[in-house]
Amino acid sequence: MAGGISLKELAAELKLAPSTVSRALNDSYEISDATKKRVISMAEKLNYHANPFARSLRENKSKTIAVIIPERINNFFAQVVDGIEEIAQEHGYHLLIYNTHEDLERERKIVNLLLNGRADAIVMSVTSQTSDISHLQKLHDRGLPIVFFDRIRADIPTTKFITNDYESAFEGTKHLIKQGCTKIALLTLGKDLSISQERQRGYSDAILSEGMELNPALTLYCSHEEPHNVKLIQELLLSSDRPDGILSSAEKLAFATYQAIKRTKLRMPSDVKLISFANSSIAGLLNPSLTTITQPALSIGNECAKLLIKKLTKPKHYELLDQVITIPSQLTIRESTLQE
Amino acid sequence: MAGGISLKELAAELKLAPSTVSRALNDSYEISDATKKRVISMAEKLNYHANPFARSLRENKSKTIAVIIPERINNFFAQVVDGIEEIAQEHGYHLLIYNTHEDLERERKIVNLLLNGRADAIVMSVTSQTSDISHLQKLHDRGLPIVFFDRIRADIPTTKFITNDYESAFEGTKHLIKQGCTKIALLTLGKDLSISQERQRGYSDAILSEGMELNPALTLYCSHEEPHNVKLIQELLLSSDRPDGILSSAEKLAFATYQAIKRTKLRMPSDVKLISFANSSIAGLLNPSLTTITQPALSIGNECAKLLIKKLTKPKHYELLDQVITIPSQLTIRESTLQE
DNA sequence: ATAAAATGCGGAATCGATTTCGAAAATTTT
DNA sequence: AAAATTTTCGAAATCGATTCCGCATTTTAT
Repeated sequence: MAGGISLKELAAELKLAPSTVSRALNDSYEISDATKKRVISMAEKLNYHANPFARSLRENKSKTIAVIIPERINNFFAQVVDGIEEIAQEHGYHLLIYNTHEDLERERKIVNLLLNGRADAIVMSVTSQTSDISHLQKLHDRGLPIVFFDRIRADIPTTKFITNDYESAFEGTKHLIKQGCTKIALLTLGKDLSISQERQRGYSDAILSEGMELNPALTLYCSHEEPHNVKLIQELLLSSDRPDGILSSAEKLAFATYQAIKRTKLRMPSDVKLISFANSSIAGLLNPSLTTITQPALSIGNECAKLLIKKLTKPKHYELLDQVITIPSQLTIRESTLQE
Repeated sequence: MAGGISLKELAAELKLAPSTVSRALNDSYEISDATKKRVISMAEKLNYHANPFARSLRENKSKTIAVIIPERINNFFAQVVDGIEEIAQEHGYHLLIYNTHEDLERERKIVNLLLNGRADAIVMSVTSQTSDISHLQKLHDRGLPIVFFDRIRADIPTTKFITNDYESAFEGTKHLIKQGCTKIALLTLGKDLSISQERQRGYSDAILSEGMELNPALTLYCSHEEPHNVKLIQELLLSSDRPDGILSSAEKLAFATYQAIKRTKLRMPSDVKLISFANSSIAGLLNPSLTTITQPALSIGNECAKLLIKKLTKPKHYELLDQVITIPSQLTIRESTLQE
């Protein structure tokens, strides 16, 4: 607005045509080295910066990737975004970031906002409420490259990045069993969520594979409100179905469990053992320290960005195939599942 | 790219001039209700979406605010961004978010990227290394509205939002003294940082006001590497200057302190009491639970965005005055400073 | 030395939406 | 019924950078 001269003004100053200046700045072979140097030095002197919107309009691309996440105050999502940004920055891409706050209505609005081409591509993880996907379908139909991660939707034919939710839950549950647990509870979020289903399947299969019984009362469908979850977990811990092991499928549910346990007279890990999907570095600081399944958040972000940028820069050579790419999580055993 | 028709095509379909269609869609008084309805319904039918770059080019504004933070995996900054986004969304603004990773060189690059007008305004918190500010000066000179929060630079004449760092540190230190501490350490980050200086001043004044002595060995300048900080704190705890109270000016330094204490034979709070600036909800979960000074992150974000949007929409009526606006933090006493 | 090709640059159209200027058409006023 | 408005809309310029097309001038080939 205030500062900033245009290409035309720069050209006038140099007594050259705008087309020549443009080519010089873009290092075109049609321009002699002498004038290139002259143009570049004058551009620096006058502090010229190309208007990104004129360029976007002309080239029909914005050098911008939109990222849609359901929560910002969440180590996993924050790390994924860091991973995306790392690659994006290397390639001169900017990041528009949107938080849906786990609200489907907000997700719809944001997605509709992106229908106009403001971003060249989208990386997203859906809300735990997302059942109807017409808004996502519309995005995909429009030809906008989109990849999903973690919370994916199988019904949109594109590439998705996840961790090995099934195996991790399976392994985590097995670990609890090996530590002597016989009544294992599962804390989960939305039923419609891809990852919830996978983790639940892993949990169930592990229990069945050991010849143990599945007790539906031991699966807790939690919400996004901390106090409510704490109460729910507390009730479970005081019920006749009291579990001696808990597999939590989200970091915040593990925190709620610490709270709930604190309110009962139970001791961790002697009375109840806990393992959780988690990405926070404080897992080791909790008392007892928390056994975790850590998702490869940074890598997931990296891969999402790499794939999209390939697709954007060489659209002929790369397709967003309808496939799910899995990057394994890591199990870190700490005190919360220690056998005493 | 693929989908999407232009205004001209929409106009042709309607057998109207592009100008008319534009006005109809923008609800101009010059267009009859009848044609407005006709245009709008056809626009919906054909799924028309205005090209944001054409509009930005013409109107010389992007409806975008850039946010620059030094860390993404940090509850304080994440909350501030949530606060900014809340207001921005209400007004149809988009957020370009950049993480400098506490790296001055990266900060410079990002700031230079914004020199071309891609964003209408900037909200930022500088890195702990930022001493030279010529890059920020350039931004400001260019007339780009910019506000700082938390980590501010007094030498750029614009509005800054902070919390009452001096008073909070003063009060926090007083609290430790009241709990019986006689040798209080301060954990701090960059020396050049505005907030560090304020907090240090509050810490010092509190100690002096009680007639106690300041011991320079009790001020620890920490880095951004967790292991290094843990080692540093551990050494302090084992030295002859062993403190019985610690004021930490960042959440992660508090976590490092928990680690360090765990490695010594010391007990918290009996041997050492700890109070920290922190915004994470897990403070209450730690063992012992952590006494915190919580910054009003969401409000800070809200206010930054409100002010900028006022400035952007009514530039004549609002100026970004060279002033510092303070929003108070809140002290929450927990077990880590309990007297036994 | 003349034809052919390559080099270096300018003119003008283009991307898509907004807006100024102006002109019909419809309405109201006298 | 003629004049003055008001309503409603169209033509064309504009924002700034890119690029197709064209035209000199210089270099290379024959």
